[in-house]
Parts: sequence; C-alpha cells; structure tokens
Amino acid sequence: MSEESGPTPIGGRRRVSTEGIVAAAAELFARDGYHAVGMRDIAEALGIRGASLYHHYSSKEEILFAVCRTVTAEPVAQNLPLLDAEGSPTSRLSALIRAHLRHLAARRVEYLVGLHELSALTPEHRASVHDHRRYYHRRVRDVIVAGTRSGEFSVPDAGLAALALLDTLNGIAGWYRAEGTRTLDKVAEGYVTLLVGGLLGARRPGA
Amino acid sequence: MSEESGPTPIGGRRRVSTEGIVAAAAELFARDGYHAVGMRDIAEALGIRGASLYHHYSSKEEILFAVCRTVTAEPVAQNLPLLDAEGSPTSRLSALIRAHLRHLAARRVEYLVGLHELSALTPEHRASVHDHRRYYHRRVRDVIVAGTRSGEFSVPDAGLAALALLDTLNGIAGWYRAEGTRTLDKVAEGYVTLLVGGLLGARRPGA
DNA sequence: GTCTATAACGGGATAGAC
DNA sequence: GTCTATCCCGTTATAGAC
Repeated sequence: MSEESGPTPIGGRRRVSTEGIVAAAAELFARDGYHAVGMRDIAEALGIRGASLYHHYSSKEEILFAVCRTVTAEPVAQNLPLLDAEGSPTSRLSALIRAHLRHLAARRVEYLVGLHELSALTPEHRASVHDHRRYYHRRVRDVIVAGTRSGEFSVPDAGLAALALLDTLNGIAGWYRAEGTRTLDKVAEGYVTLLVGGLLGARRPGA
Repeated sequence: MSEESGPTPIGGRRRVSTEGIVAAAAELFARDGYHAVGMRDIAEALGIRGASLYHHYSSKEEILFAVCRTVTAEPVAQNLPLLDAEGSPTSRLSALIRAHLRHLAARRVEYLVGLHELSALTPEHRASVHDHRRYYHRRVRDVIVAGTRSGEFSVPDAGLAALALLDTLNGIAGWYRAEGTRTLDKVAEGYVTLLVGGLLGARRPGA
C-alpha cells in the first residue's frame, strides 16, 4: 500500500486544469454519490495524488460547489435571455426548452449532482444554488403567465405548471443517454410538443 | 466521549420496530445523503445504540433496500391494479395519478431516497429496484397506448410521454411540503388536468 | 434486545521536500 | 504544482456481558 507504481503509467508529472477536476469529480459524484467519493478517487481519475488537488481547491465541498455552479449560474446566464427576445410567449418558451435540453444533455452528470447533492454544500453555497433555481423558476412562471394573458396558454396555476415543466425537463438527466435510441433532437421536439402544445395547451402553433 | 448519559433521557431500554428503523433511516438518508448518515445517527434517532441495529438488519445497505422497497414494490402492488379496473384509459390513468400522488405524499422522504441513492445498493438490490420501476413505466406506457388507439389521447411517442409523466409526478417529492400553500388535493387535481387533459391531450373529460 | 468495547479500515486535510 | 508521509477522526461490523 505504501509503494505504488504511481497514477501515471509512463511516469512524469501531469498538469490538470480546474475544469478537468470539476468534470472528473462530477462524473464520480453522479455515479457513486458525493460522500462515497474520496479526494483520492478524484485525483486517481486525473492521474495525480490526492494532496495535489488542494492546490486547486481548498476542500471537496468547493469542488462540489463548482459542479453545482455549472448547472445554476450557467443556465440563468445562457438560457434566460431567450425569454427577453422578440416573439410570442409560445416561441420564447419553446426556445428556452430547447436551450435547456441542449445544456442539460451537455452537462448531464453535473445536473444529476446539482439536483441531488445539495445537502453536502455549506449553507452559503446551498443558498446560492437555491436562489438561482428560484429565479429560473420565476422567469418560467412569468412567461407562462404572459402566455395565459395573451390567450395562448390555458393553465389555472402558472406556478404549478412551471414546477411541472421544470421537473419534466430536469428528469431527463436521469435517463437520457447519448447512445440511446432517441436522439437529443427527437427528445427535444417531443418535449416541446408535449409541454407547450400539450401541458400548457398552446392554441397557436407559433413555436 | 466514553461516558455519555445515554440516548434515552429517562433511562431504561427501548423497543424498536423494523418499521421505525426504516422510517428514521429514510428521514436521515433523505436529508443528509446515505453515505453521510452513520449507523450511530440512525440509532440515536431511535434512542438506542448503533450496535443494537444489527439485531434487526445485518447492514446499513439492507436498511437502504428496505426504504427503497416501500417506493418500488408498494406502488406496483397498490397503484397498478387501478389500470386493470373498469373504465376508459382516461379514467384509469387519472385514478393511477391520484393514487401515485397520495402514496408519494405519504412516503415523500422514502421517494427521495429511492430515486437518488440507488448507487449505494448491491447489484442485486439495485436490479430489483430497476425491475419494479421499468415495469411501472411499461404499464403506464401501455395505458397511454390504449388511450391513443381509442382516440382519447394524442401523443406520437407513448414511451416518451410515460417518462415525462412519471418524472413530473416523482419530481413533486422534491418540493411538496404538507405545510405548503397548496394542499395535496389541489396539486393532484392540478396535475391530473395538466397531464391527462394537457400533456396527453385527452379529448373526453371522463376522468 | 440492548449494552460496552473494540477491531479493521478509510476518510479529509496538512506539512514540507522537490 | 505534484509528491510522500502523516495526523486525526469516523465508519461498519463483531464479540460477549447482561
């Protein structure tokens, strides 16, 4: 145990980036759970030693928070501007759904972690995640309200509809596989139809 | 540390039931995560010592599996018979949704655990959970297919619609609170309307 | 059926060489 | 920026008294 061949098979040092650390950690956290993953496991996936990680992040919790930020701050910054664009609520919400699914597919394991491992965060970090998610929900609810006022949607409780919509979208992280039978575009179009045309009862096709 | 007043304030022995153990463990697993919870934590919640738990369950993983069984075997046994009852696909599926939500609300923390801590199970136990969930999904998909054939529903991909429907229902475990502003009946009726009348595009109201 | 005590092991994090 | 070595603490699980 005290003598090992070392994590790099050919020997020599490896340079790691913070992005690489976060990506490797997200994969392991998603697969085994945050508390089941040791710093040594993350390091091994990168070909370095556990202690070396502390030159990039000061704790395992900071790595977890970095994972969570990619699925809280990023969607707010990248997707929500689509709700401010031109067009009807139907077309704007449809664009948001497609962007949300593209981001979710690209960051699938990070979503799994960011949705289910919040209890391991410090109260401050957890509050940050919570704030972003509440804001995202509020903006979706608002466009549903706008669509209801314009007569495009027909839902009695826009807040409840927004919860249902986001749960449905995020649930995809639990079963979507890039190698699966359904392509991402097929899922996205199917969900736009189900959610906008169906769940929200959109009258105008203008998506 | 080696001398404590003991977990029972008044002293004396406490009888615990397996149901009590599972309920206490589910609460802790849901709040802090399976791996963050020690046998001592579960025992402390029950007023006994950690070692005493091993007279009821042979490992922590067995307790986790018991939690998972309440949200896999129970819904299959209690809810799915509603799909075999008399009535249209619309009415049968609506009844299933209501039963599913009643069960989910009654076992909210168990659902959170059973949906997100599967990686900690042994391969055999994980396979058992997976089989129950796949069967549940298949039965929901089949009633959607039946409703599509009868002209009540209009969805192009029944399997995808079933995934969306179940993700939406199970997502409730993440935010529903018995003390919240929406009563369970309000959520249930809202979701039946959104899902059956909306997402599936039911033509006949016969729910 | 619960207790005390302990075995056997692995975790996060730090110090200091290079 | 990565390494080796180590500290200290917590974990699951077992043994045996009561």
